[in-house]
Formats: sequence, C-alpha cells, structure tokens
Amino acid sequence: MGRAPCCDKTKVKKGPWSPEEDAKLKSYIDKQGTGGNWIALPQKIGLKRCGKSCRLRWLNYLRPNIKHGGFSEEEDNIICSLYINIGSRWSIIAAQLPGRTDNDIKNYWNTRLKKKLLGKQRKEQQAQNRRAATSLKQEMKRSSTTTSFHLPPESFVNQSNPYWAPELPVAAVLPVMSYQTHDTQVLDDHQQESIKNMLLKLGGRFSDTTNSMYPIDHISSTSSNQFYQTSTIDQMLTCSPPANRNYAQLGQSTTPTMFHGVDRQSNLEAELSELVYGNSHPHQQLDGFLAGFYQMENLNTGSIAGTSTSAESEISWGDINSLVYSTTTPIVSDYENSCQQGVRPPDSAFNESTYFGLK
DNA sequence: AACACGGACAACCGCCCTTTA
DNA sequence: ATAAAGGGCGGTTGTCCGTGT
Repeated sequence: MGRAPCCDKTKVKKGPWSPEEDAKLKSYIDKQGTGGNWIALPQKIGLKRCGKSCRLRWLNYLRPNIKHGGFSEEEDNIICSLYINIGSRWSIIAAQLPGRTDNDIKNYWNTRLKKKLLGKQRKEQQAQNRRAATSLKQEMKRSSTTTSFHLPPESFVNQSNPYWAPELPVAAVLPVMSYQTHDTQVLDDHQQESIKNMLLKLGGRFSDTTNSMYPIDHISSTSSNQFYQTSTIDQMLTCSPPANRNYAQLGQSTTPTMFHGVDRQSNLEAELSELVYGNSHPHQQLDGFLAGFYQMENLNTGSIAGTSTSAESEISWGDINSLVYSTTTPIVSDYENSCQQGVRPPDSAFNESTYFGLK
C-alpha cells in the first residue's frame, strides 16, 4: 500500500517564500514553538504551505543563529576532511559547524568546495606525475642491468594511462607506493625483503614465483587503519589517509539500505576520478585522488595498521576522529561500537561533539 | 540591448527510519 | 505485530543573478 501524501499538493504554494510568509512562520514559532507537528502547523497559522516545507524553511533559514555564506578556511577543511571520510552525511558534518545547516554545506560543497579541492588535487597530481615519470625512466635504465626488481609495464610510465594490475580493484594502490615514491637507487635483497614485508603487513600479496614487487592481489579491507591528522586541504591532498574503506567494507556485509556509505564512497571515488582524469576506467579510479592518501610518508608515521593481519585487524571508526582532531584522546562512543559490530548505527547514537573531540 | 550561459543558492522530492496508535 | 503518520536526510531541480558574447 502506498503512503498517503503529507498534504494536498494541489492546494499548497510552492516556490520561494515571501517575506510575509517568513514573518508569519517565524512569529508563530517564536511564540508557540513548532508544537511537535509540522504537518498541522501551516493550517494553524494560515499558511498555504506543506508542513515539510515549513520545517525546511525554519531549519535552513529562519531559525536563530543561522550563518549564510562566508565559509572560513577552517570550515572548509573540516568539511573536506569529513566528506572524504564519511561521505555526504551532511547532517553530521553540519553538526560540527555551529550555525551551518546541512543544506548550506551541501550546496557549498557541490558548487565550490569540490571544485576547489579538485583543482588543488589536479595540480598536485600533475606535478607528481612529472616527478614520477622522470624518476621511473631513470630507474628503468638502471634496473634493466643491475637488479631483479620487477618494473611495471611501459604503460605505467605513460601517466595518462597509469598502470594497474589487471585484477586490481580500486582499493589497490600499492603500485603507486612502489613505483612513484621510492628513490631511484637500486634495492638490495634485504631492502626488497623489508619493503615486501611492510607491504604484506598492509595486506598485499606477491607472486612467489616472480618475487615481483608489485602486488598480484588486492589490499585487504583493513589496510587503511592508519591514523593521520589533517589540518589543511593542502596537507590533506598530500598526506591524508585513504578514504574510509572500513565504512565501505563494513557495508558490504550489510544490506545496502542499512549502509548508505557503500555506494556513496564508491561514487565519490568514481566522481573524483572522472573529474580528475576525464574518464571512469575502474582501474584508474583511485589513482589520482587516493594515491595521495597512500603516500609512502604515511608508512613512516609508525601508526600503520601495524602488525595485525587483515583478518585480525580491528576495524576502527575512531580513525575519522584523528583526521580532523588530535588522536590523543581516546574516544569511545555507542556510535563507534555499533560500527565495529558491522551495523550502521542510528544517527541518534552519534554523539558528534564527543566523537569528533569538539567542545 | 538582448540573449545565452553558468554559478550560487533555495526549495522540493522521494526514500528511509522512528514513533505512535 | 502492524500499518500509518511524522520527521530527517540526501539528491535533484528550479530560480535568480551576474557575466560574456
């Protein structure tokens, strides 16, 4: 059975609110409150508006202490950090920014911030590509005669068509780590072994027969448990953590409707990739945007998923906290606990101020 | 001056979850 | 236990306005 509409759509006014309507609504709520029933409210005050429309108008525009426009750099950073980690959960993001509404932030992201972020990312990526290409060519010369280090196919050198192992899912970024960031010096056996072990800890697998330095399988779902602290967009673009894969991986064990983040996260990746590269080839999706998140410098933070294997790694939603604020304060919330159990917690269980270390 | 275009913002739509009867 | 109503949320659309041609 279909749901009855909340009001008769043919009898309600739509479109922009007039000053008179605003005044009526504000005056009534200031005196009487909403009464807990938005549907009945417009009739009480003689407004030919849908109750939902009234609610939205109040929350997004008429409510006291609402700020419009003029987002600060700090607010930008918070929005970007949170978006990258939790996706488009605007209400949660808005809760971190006093005076801002979810609608405002959503619009701001869609119209400005996304472009700003991608513009910076594009520049970073181009510079990185140039450096990598130069470095790689030099290494290929040396490697061909002095080392058994396996080099990627020529296609990887062509930065317009970065190399990915055929089976690599979008989460696999080890090629970036292996080929774009290490020095051009030849690695001895010990060094190779050390790096290999390190990569294995991150969940990569390697061919036994070839001893190849690039992975033949995907990184485990829990390879992103590093902790980082981000304070500016610039830093975020160069040394931020991967998008919260845990969020997505968890979701795969639950129904899509229970875990919106799955599609949203992958959508973000595809969207960003497409904007950066102008295509949406699945193997290239994360190359640009997420490569920066997996920079080798992150491996030096000493806070890698650590020695735990992919199977035993703890899934920690607490990672998100470290993105924006200090990780020194242990934070445990019902929200996080729910997440660790693989269940999307209700938003009501999300104590934002505690979870994000605010206030 | 007129028109087209694109950016920014406001508002609506439809789905989902929670509450209530 | 179940269905309906209400509220919340994210995605999308509509409108306004500035800018370029």
